[in-house]
Amino acid sequence: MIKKRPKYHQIIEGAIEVIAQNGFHASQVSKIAKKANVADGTIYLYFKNKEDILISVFREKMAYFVEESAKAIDMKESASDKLAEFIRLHYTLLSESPYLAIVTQLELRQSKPELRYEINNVLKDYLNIIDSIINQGMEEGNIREGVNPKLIRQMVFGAIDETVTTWVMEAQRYSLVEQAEDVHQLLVHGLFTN
Amino acid sequence: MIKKRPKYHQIIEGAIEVIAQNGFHASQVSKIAKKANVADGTIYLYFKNKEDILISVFREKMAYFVEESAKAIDMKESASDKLAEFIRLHYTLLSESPYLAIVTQLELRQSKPELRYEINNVLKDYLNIIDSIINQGMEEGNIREGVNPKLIRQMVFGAIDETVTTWVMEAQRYSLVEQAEDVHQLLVHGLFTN
Amino acid sequence: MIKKRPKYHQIIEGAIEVIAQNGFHASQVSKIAKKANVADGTIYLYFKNKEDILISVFREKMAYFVEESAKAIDMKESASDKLAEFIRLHYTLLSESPYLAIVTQLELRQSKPELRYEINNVLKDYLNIIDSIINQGMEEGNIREGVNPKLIRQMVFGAIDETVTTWVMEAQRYSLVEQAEDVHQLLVHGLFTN
Amino acid sequence: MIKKRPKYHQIIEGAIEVIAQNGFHASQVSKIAKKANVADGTIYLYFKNKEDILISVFREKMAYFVEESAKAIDMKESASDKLAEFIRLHYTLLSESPYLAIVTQLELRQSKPELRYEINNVLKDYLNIIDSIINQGMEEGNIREGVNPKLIRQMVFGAIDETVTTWVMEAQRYSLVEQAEDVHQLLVHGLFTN
DNA sequence: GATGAATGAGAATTCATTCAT
DNA sequence: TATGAATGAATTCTCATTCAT
Repeated sequence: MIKKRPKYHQIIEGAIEVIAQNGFHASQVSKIAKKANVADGTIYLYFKNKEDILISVFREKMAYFVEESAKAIDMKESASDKLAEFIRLHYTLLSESPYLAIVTQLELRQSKPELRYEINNVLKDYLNIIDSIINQGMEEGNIREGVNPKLIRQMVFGAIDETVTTWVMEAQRYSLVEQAEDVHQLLVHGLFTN
Repeated sequence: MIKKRPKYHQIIEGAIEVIAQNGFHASQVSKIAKKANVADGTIYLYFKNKEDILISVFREKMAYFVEESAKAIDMKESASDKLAEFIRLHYTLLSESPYLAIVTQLELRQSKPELRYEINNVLKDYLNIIDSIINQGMEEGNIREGVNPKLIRQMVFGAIDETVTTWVMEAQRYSLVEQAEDVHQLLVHGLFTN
Repeated sequence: MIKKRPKYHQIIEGAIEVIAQNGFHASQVSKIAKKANVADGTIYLYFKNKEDILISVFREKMAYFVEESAKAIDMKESASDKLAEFIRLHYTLLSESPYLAIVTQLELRQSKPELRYEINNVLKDYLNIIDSIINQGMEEGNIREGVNPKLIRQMVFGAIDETVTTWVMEAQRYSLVEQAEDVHQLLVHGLFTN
Repeated sequence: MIKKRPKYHQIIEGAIEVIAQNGFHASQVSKIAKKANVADGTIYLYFKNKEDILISVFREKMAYFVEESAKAIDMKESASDKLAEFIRLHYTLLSESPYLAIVTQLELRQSKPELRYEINNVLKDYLNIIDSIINQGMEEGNIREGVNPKLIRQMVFGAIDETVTTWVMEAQRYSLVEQAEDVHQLLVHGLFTN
């Protein structure tokens, strides 16, 4: 399967590395092409434009995240356990791909409206997983009632996102995965003890 | 006081509006100058370059946030009450300045390393306030023990930041302030009831 | 041979004409590009920057001067004859390229230190030819003894340069080549008869 | 006399130093004003524009050159002695004002046509002195007949100019005045001995 | 499919000059 | 006279994208 459209994947992987190291704006298409060992023009046989590369990186990797997450939480019973597993897996996958982490946490936060729209679109499947966990928790009667589930999802996503961003901004100098349990506890039981 | 350096403040306010409406990259300096009713060159009497405008907006407004927040939480006793007030005030101030909200949540998330460094620098005073609340909570014995306080701060900041960003991305179509109490509850007591 | 890198030569020739007519500072890159029938950006595929065009014009033409001069003086025996031939050829070549004369005598006399350094570098081969004639004259015992050969070279170059500059500043309204013999005589035997 | 219009002379002297050290294009009016201890706007009370400063420097100093030269050659009898004295004085005065030398030999060689016209105008009195020496030499029957006196003048000026320029470009590292006698000999008797 | 030479739109910034004080 | 804050015109160069081969 990786044999198919080999240049496509060469470009994706080249882009991740180049963008992580230089930032999106300083990552000229020709630089990406060189890293991917293709000609500049070849990029445009596989991608609509430069932003499409960025989005495609995100889409490609997000699909993998979603797939893995779905598999992983399927093996857990309770909503709380699923959430714990979800966080742990997210941290694990990003820890294994430091360049990807930089791209998703920093470079993808571009402001161009169309790009933001696309990103949110790609993010949907991922957020759906969080939603499904929350739904299960509500059905099981474990999750606080009377609160907008979307707000809860924002709490979960905000926690994961901010902890990963901090870790990236601090040059990934500590273990993200080791934080997973604490983050889960804080989310589930709150910051305060009484 | 607003009499002092009037052009400086004209430019700051002009920039917020123009950048919120067009995005940073599409906000030509000449566009900002025109909105601020000054000549293009005048911008460079007060700002080092275009990015310096963005940083200065953030610095200027953040200082106000910090000042107001400090005052507000001073009037509350417990750590929990202070946190509630802090969240409420953050939401209130941003609700009153929709353009500013767009700038801080979307446009400021640029990737240029130097800019990120500056932003973090400006953010410090703000994060210190969160830290002080957490410290008080720990001294009062209310906050969960054995967890890195920095991690707790990330949970708080992540929650606030993500909820505001979502609100901005959904065109500020609902009331942010009305969410304050729920966010506070979810943070303090957790998502789960048992 | 002119087939090779045709755009490079198009730009060189276009630049000579545009710069001669407008002066270097008033010769916008886009003007040169238009005259050369290439896109603005194409200039930067062949030249580092605008100044590099100027230097390249000089380097390109100077190489031709050196080549022709070397050939021409090779056909003469005595140092004096070689000097006469050298002066005559210099005048002839510049007379045939009035635009080039303007560029070398006026536009190239820029003040930016880096440019001056480059110009001197390019000039070296040309000055070497003068030096070789002077050396031969010394070996033949014809040239005044006890004088620094470098000073003699400055006399020769100064005479040629000043006569050409005057001719350019007077709009090339008289024949430069017709002066060659007189200049040679004055240099060789001096201004005075006794 | 120097008491009169003190700011005018402050600016002239400030300009010479700033321009010699930075080059004309890198010598912002504000930089000259600062060195001269006047406000930017004050410059325009004494000079029409930035180029007018450059021309005024040249005019001011050239007038002094002409005055001194006239006095000096008046004390010599023969044309040859006068020429020797003229060269010696030129070298001496420039050696005493290294900044001025840089300005006249390098910075003044700007290409803007109007500027060139002005420079030539200022130069006239100076060239007249050379012409008067040549005329005397012709009347005395010492100077080669049948040669255009203007061409002779170009030889003299070219020799002086080129030797000074070389000395400036070599950072004034050797004694210019010591060359005076040799230059005079070479001019008068020619480079060749027979 | 693959190439890479050529294109050309687009904007930040400088700095000589002005003029209200 | 003297000031210096404000003005705004003016241009190089980059780089995403195209298309003839």
